[in-house]
Amino acid sequence: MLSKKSQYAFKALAYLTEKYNQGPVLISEISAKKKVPLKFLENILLELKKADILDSKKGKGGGYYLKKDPAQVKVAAIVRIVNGPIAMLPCVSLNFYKRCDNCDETACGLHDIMIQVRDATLNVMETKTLIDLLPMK
Amino acid sequence: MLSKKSQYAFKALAYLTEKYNQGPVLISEISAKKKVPLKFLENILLELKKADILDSKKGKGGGYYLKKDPAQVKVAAIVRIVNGPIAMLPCVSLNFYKRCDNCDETACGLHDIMIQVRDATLNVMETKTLIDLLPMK
DNA sequence: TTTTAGTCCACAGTTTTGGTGGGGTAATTG
DNA sequence: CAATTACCCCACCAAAACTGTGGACTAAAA
Repeated sequence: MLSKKSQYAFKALAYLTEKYNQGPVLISEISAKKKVPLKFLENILLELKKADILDSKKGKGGGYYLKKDPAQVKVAAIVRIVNGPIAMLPCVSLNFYKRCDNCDETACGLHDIMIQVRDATLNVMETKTLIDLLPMK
Repeated sequence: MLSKKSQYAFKALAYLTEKYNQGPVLISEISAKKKVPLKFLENILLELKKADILDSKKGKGGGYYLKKDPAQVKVAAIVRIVNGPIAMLPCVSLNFYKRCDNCDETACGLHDIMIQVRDATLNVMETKTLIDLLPMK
């Protein structure tokens, strides 16, 4: 399951996508409109900035804004930043690989199944972008 | 990610699938062969029994065994029992549905994306069975 | 130089995860 | 029937992850 943090991140990103190219948006505005705890949101946005998804401006007229065209930002990238690995086992993760203890990958049926699950999941998450967070008109 | 408990469960089920129709298998044997902590395994097997996946026999010659043909037991069912929901959001879960707070499902893009992820995942997990846990010969 | 608004760090409460200990109960065997 | 075997059940525990909060600091603008 996606953590609350991840859900908050997506809410915030949806809002910033709506406001794309309209200048910086206050954390407090996002917090109020999307009903996300202010201080928690602060941490999340900072993390997204460090991951190069957002940029920010300080002082009056400041706030957060998308660094790139939302149509170019994949859902998979966001999940990896705020939620961690997409794969269901460390030994089938592309970006967070760790071999498993006491498990020969070449002779592990679960391994193969979870590779298929990962690929099916990525097939969706790599084609969806921030644009898809907005409701259809 | 799958919990350690889930990984242990699959290891045990793989072993019991190998031994299908060969009578009950001791917890201690599964624990030793698959290197799963004995007492922890005990809890897991009991849970799988209550979920109607396994059956058991007490006393000498006792142990655990698969209640049904392993080719009929879907991976999705096991994941739901030992790991919980397969969906990444409560509001898109088929078996553990809960509506989300402050989120109109009919106007939530993330909702739609996660339905697609769920379906892609289930497409694999509902077609794979315990048989697929065994390595190819 | 005051105000505004993001940055950074530490901490704290709660829940989940991973695991252990010990006694109880049912089935088998002699 | 009594001893042995092996699952059943409950309680508890430590560590980690999750969900936040508080407060001081810094950069930018007016």
